[in-house]
Amino acid sequence: MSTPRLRVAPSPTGDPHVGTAYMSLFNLGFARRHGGQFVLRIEDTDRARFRADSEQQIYDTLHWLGFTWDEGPDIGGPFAPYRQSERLDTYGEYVERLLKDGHAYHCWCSAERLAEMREQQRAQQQPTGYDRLCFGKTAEERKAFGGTTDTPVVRMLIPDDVPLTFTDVIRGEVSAPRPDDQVIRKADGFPTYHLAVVVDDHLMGITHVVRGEEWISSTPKHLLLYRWLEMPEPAFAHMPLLRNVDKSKISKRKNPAARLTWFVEEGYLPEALVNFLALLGYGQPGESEIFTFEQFSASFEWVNVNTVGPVFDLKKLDWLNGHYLRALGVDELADRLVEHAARGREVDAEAARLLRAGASLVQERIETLRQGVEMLGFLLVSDEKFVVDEAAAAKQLGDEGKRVLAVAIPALEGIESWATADIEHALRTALVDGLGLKPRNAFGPVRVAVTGSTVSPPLFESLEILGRDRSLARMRAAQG
RNA sequence: GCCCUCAUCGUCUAGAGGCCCAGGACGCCGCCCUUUCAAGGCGGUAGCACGGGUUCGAAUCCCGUUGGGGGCACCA
Repeated sequence: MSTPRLRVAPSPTGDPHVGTAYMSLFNLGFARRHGGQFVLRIEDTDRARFRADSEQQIYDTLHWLGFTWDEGPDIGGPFAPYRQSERLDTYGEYVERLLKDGHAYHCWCSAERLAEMREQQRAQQQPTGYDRLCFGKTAEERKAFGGTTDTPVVRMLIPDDVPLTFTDVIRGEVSAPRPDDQVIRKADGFPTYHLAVVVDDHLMGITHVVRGEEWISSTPKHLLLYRWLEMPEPAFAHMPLLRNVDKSKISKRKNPAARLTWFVEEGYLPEALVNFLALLGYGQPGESEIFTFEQFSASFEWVNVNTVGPVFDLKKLDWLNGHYLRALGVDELADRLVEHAARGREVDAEAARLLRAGASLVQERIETLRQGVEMLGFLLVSDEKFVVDEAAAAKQLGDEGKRVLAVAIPALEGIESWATADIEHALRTALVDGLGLKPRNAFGPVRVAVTGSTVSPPLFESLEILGRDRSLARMRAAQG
């Protein structure tokens, strides 16, 4: 095999989609395995849905995942430009050629007429598709029939012998539905996806077209264009579609995880997401379900990709993320916690110090960085704003709890060095030995008074980090 | 409605005719450990959609049914 060239071609129409990451992973996995190139192309031919800030978000999220591309709009390359809106002249040539060769024709039908036509077809339970009213007519001739607009689009003239089957490197022989006369140039002069993708993939030397299963039914249109334009066909790989829990195609409406930025916001680690995505629709490269991109890439084969669309199960991602979090060195975890806490808000030096000090305490208790920051929230909250959770107070700070605190406070006031071991010794001596309490009953009130919750990181370490003054102040306040 | 496509535990998957009265992981349940919560250890629950073939033998091959999904835009 000559060196493969693959691409991912997202549209800048909003928050980057998790599907883009999924496609990138498999494209990249294959490209890297065979020493090929990975190209990023921006498919911005839809002016109506275009969002100016989206392109940068695509770069940011893909970089966050650790993905790099060899050519793209941001870094250039031998086949620039890599933004379709900058390639309009290129597409124009091909449209003219198709028109001249009789493979395409102008169509003046208005949106209203097309909608009416489809409605009728459905009412008659006929397959929907363009009825070729404009074919073979001049603008004048066509206008006599009504339902027209001034600026025509260009449609492909689908012949009877349109090839409907092709070989997919994942699925084998696949057949697809017969297409109707597809629009290839819109009234605004922009090409549609079908024309642009074929022209660009060819011009950019793409050898493997990897895309979602939803494109299977469009492939015959593309095959026809390759034939008409005398371009060699690339290999096709139609990936299974990621699903919502109800099995429908993953969508931002039904699934927060459809937005790539959501994972950053929630505090997932990119290495966990990559691992998880690779597991979906593929399986594991070796003995373990835990593996790196390199391990994935090293043994990657298209035939190992499943044809069934996997449900995007956040529970498993949570577990994986927890695993990766635990595998981090404490300093690394501390860095990431601070970084996450700093997203969108100010984290001063003292808060960062406290977070770093608490990192090891939460490491095996959290599944996301967000949870880590939340669990250490009792350290970060100012003493004025600190409040004890109501349910926790009701449970642990009743008369019995206050009695415990009344003994605990002086015991802690008396210790010389405010260190974990001394704190534990003082509390055990006073409460467990002194009052004869079971540990859970002895430390519960202290925990709630100091952390505000019945669930917290280990108590004695937490007290040490919080500091003598703040800890005792909270205990006194809870005692009332 | 039409066309295409898919079908192993709740979820992700292993399984390419005998190694499978189906293995692993997550989840869930129980026990142990334990200052809460976790983590960790041990154990458990649960599946080849259905019906016909083919074959000495089928989760694995064929056909049908059912069910799911995708497409049928001047969106990608």
